[in-house]
Amino acid sequence: MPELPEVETSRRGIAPWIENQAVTKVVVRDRRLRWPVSEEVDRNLEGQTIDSIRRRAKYLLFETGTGTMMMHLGMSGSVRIIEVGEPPMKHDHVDIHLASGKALRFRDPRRFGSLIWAENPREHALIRDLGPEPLSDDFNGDYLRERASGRKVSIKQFIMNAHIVVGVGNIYASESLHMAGIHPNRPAGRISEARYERLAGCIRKVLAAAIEAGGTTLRDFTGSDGQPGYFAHHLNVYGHAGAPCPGCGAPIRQRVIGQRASYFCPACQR
DNA sequence: ACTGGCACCTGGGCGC
DNA sequence: TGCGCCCAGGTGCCAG
Repeated sequence: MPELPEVETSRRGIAPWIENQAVTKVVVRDRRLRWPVSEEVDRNLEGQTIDSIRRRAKYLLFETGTGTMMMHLGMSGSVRIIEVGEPPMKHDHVDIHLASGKALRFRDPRRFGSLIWAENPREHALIRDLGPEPLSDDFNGDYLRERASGRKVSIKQFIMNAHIVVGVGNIYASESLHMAGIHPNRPAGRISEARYERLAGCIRKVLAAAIEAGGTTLRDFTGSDGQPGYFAHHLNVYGHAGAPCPGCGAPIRQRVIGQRASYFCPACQR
């Protein structure tokens, strides 16, 4: 489920329920996530108040006075607010009980997600060297062109590299490149400044629109469950192999780039 | 420094 | 119904 827009939507959805709430108890049913959940996480979180929840890249940062819990949703993770006592389903690995009587429930069938405690997350090895946020001013055509200089990787793999720019997942990489008219297989080092300027704008636009769509569709996900595929509606190429390109009508093609399915229009993307 | 490939794990959908 | 196969929204790590 989680691309940057869903992580951001999750953050906005749960923030009102957990900000300024004391953590009364942490229940970890299964510590086997991408990395084993350290007992440091429950030990440090219990008794603390969650001052705020922020996002950096696809990490949700639960900030307390003594440190931060970093949460990554991996490929299949999700969070929701429940009433304490609601029986856990399979894959509901962690509950964080709040003074209000509600709890934050973390679910992750594939267990690629992670929960990590960090005193200073900005300096944590997993976050320290990440690229800029795509919706920040640090992210622009100049920056992309500079980082791409001399590089032979495909532009699709390049923009999906979190050390270049964070938050561009497999879906939005295809969508952004289509909007920008750039072929996903083009070497990153062989794209003009002007086209990078355009690409940066398209990434920004696609992600911002998706956040907005997520915001409306997932508004009630604290009650029930989030609905996967809610933004399928807005996709122009991803998953649409064979369908006509919304721009020019040529059939959308699918090809594997960097071991990931990629979708593009062979006519309008160069 | 870069690059490509593999690994982690579970479930859903498909064809037989 | 069951089984085997392929696919899935991420990303750290390894060898070359």
